[in-house]
Amino acid sequence: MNIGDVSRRSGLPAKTIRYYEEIGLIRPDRSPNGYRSFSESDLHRLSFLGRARALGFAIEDCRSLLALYADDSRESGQVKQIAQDHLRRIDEKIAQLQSMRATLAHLVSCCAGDDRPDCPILDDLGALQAESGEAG
Amino acid sequence: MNIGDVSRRSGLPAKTIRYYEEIGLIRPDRSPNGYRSFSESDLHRLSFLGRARALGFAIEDCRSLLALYADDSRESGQVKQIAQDHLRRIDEKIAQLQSMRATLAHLVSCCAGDDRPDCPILDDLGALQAESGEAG
DNA sequence: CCTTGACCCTCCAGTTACTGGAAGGACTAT
DNA sequence: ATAGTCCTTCCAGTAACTGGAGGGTCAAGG
Repeated sequence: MNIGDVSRRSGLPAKTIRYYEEIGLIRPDRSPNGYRSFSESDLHRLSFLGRARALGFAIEDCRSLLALYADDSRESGQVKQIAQDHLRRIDEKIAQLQSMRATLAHLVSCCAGDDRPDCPILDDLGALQAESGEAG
Repeated sequence: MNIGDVSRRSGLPAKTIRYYEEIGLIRPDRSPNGYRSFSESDLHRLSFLGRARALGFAIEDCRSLLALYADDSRESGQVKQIAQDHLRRIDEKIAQLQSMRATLAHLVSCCAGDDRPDCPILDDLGALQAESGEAG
């Protein structure tokens, strides 16, 4: 298969596939004409990568997961560890975004959003910091 | 004030403050010795930036917000528009993360996480795609 | 044989918002 | 003079691609 074929079948852009080769996630053969020549197994790896990335795993996590996937003597505990760490990071990100969201939604709801200059959003952003703590 | 002072008072790293100057968000004076010399107004802008960034606004949004903040004839509608767009992007991100989270949490809960190789997480990532669509 | 068009190649630059570090000048205290 | 802290600029790196230039390859049609 040429790169266009695996691109269509994996759903990954050709650019991304070349990038994955560059960083060593896949090692497709080469045809005599210099084109990359992908096997079903390469395609399988790419699909794996596509899914792992869709779940938000970092590239380096994907590398580890691929290695574990290929390792018949792996311990599922190692996989679970990676997934749980990632889950925790996702939870942190969600919490942070929800906190932003709450503040922002409040500010938005306070703003008339008309043609007058008064704006609680800017007021809040520009408010002087309350400096807590006495002389040092 | 030198950069160390505004760094402490704004909570922004000195590196970040230099970066903000480089991209034109602030224009501190210079002392004869070449040091940046920050006014209270510079500090105010930096605090504004720190808050806006903490709410997740992109740098270019911050630039627009600062301009509106300085513009007495602004319309609050412009500010609200920026904030609402940002809110929508945050909501999209949260939704995406929650979707990832759901899938991932399910997979994690299915994985024994012991010393045996069987792993539903890897099984899922490596599962063959169901190809929908007939011959072409 | 030539052309057209789709496909492929490599290499370089840009994205976002910083962050780290090297190399060196300035200022303060002793 | 010296040590230590602060400041300067400049360069490189981060994460994971993405866009584009410049050019080779291949299959179909005339």
